Amino acid sequence: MGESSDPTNLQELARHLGISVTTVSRVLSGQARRFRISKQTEERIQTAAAQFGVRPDPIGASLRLGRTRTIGLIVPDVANPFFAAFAQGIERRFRKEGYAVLLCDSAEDADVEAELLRVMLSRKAEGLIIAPVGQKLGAVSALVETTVPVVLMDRIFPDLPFPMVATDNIAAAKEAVHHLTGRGHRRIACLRGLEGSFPDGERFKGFQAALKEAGIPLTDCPMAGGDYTAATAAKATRDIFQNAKPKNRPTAIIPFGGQITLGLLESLHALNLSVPEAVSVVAFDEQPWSSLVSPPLTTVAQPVEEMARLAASRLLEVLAGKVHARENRLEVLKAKIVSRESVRTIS
Amino acid sequence: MGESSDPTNLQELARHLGISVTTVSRVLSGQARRFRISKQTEERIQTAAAQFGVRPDPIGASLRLGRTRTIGLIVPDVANPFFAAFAQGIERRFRKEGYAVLLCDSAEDADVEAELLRVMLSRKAEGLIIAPVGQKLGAVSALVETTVPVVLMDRIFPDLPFPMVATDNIAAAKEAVHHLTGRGHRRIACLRGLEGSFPDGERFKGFQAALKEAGIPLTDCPMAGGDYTAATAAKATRDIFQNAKPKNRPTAIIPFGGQITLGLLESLHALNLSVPEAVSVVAFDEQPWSSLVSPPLTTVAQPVEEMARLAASRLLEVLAGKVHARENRLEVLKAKIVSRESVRTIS
DNA sequence: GCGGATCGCGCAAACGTTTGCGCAAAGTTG
DNA sequence: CAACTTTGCGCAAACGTTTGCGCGATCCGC
Repeated sequence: MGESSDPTNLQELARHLGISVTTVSRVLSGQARRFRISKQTEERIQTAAAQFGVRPDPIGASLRLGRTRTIGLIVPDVANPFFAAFAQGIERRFRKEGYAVLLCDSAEDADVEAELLRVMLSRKAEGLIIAPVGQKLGAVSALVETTVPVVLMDRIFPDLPFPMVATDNIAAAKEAVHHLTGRGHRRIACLRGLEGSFPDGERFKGFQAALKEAGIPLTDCPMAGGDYTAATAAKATRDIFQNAKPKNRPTAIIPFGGQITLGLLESLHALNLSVPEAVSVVAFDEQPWSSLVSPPLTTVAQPVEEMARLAASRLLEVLAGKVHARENRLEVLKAKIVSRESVRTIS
Repeated sequence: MGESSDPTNLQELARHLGISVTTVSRVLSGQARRFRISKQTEERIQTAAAQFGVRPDPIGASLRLGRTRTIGLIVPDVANPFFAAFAQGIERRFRKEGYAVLLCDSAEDADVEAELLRVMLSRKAEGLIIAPVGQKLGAVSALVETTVPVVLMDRIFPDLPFPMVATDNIAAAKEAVHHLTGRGHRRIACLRGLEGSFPDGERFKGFQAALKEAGIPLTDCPMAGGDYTAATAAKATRDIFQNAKPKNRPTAIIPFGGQITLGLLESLHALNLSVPEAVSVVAFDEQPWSSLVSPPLTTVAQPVEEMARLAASRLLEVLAGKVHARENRLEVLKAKIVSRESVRTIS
């Protein structure tokens, strides 16, 4: 009756076997060889541990080691398929490496984001992968003064000393415009994303540059919007098409995001403007439904899976001590146009 | 030079102030009144803590208290908008309560799920919200022998002693069928979900029952599928429509899930069958794009936000000790049909 | 001015792990 | 067989928090 129920942790297991916790710990952490534990003892411990399902308690280990084997993932909107897919990729990769992922949704709110960062830090996340809220560099820049490894994605701030992964948004927007000008369009509108956010800024730069190259005056190309929501986009669409005289109306439009595209299509439908007859569309962000709306949408597809892989790899490299955590290192990926039926050729 | 840099934890803060850790701990955990700490002392500690940004280290607290203020969320596919929206709701609610959420994606794989559960348990998650892989009750049933609070959602197992929240899938499917029979349809196909999973079984029951009530022989109503993927659904769609002679062809079809709907529409498009002229559709699961495909889809909308709220509430109740963790308590929510343009009336 | 209640706070143990140091037994060398 | 090395393992401290118990000081009633 001395010992009652099954051992649940290293201490009890040790007592159960009449061995010290020290030895048990060493064996279970795979250090048996290094500390010259005998084959027999190792065996005995391993089998007993397996039998009772005993693993070292991560909390005790964390306290001692200062390592939590946890990373934080902060995105502005998990319900957005782009970020959902990204999250899926991140989680998958880090689980393989023995890490758990704390998921947080900043809901595009800078204050929430700031609080989230505090929480992650106090919970001692070993690394952070962040798609920041965007705009004015806010809470993230405060991270510079900490030592926690950080990787930024999508809504990056190019000057911060972090590894970052993003799409080449300038090139992507240029391609979108070229796709349209190549098919005879001269009046091309755009539906912008969150003002001040990196992707929006870059896409707009590319948009303007491509128009200039094509010799199209910017004044012929209305732009509206201001964030990544469907509601704003719907309103912006009405602003663009409702007031313009038919002959001044853009013949094509480029929405700068998935939700924006949703709002655009909704308004277009309400205004009885058909795609691509009345207006052509090249939409940013490939979505599960892109090929199913009618007409199927021509999109600018960001390589989400690769972004996830890359972001994960960068963070893992830092965690492994291979590279310094505060290196300004921007990784740029190419988007590609997937051509469907939402663009008509103007003769 | 005795003290060097800023205090970072309760101990250092205590030393800094010349007060015991005990008192600091009590003040910072809001227990000042209960332990009769003087106003002044409390004030002093609070301001110093605020100044240096000192919070109790959750790891130390976890070790001592056995509470991690962390819950685990396991879904079969975060990239699925239904689960993404659910995850968002869960995270939002639990963050408010001071909990963090460990997100896991079982990828519809029972082995992954089992490992995930082990991980969650060893990490001492205080509660688990699970949308199980489905089919044969697998790893989840093993949880019965633990004491960790568990809430099941969507893919539930009605006999397990857990709180569960799900849609009334039988009624939902019946309504879908009625919607069609009411508009003259007599040959109604269905595209089934994961074999053996609760939602699929219930929806199928409802499907059959409604047909029976309407006096329609089951033999007139083809069914195919076997999981929740678009690929399987696409193939099943071809099986149904390609082989059938036109007059035997179903005039309507009910896909049992979001991805399934994707596959269906894809195949229908490939087969040159237009909706709703050639075939009417009532699709399970409202999606962001449901109103944008053309024609806009009539869907069976599950109340995701409410499911998230409810699941969170149930878990929080258990965590608060208000209700027992092993109570078989199935909460059933009504789905509702949102009627759009994918159903035509047959005269 | 004395016994008892109340006030304000600290001591020390406990949670479960990892690890630097050390120590006895066994093996090796000369 | 003495001195020295290797083998195999344990002691105890440390990580940062919370909490039962206790202790001196102040206050109250009489």
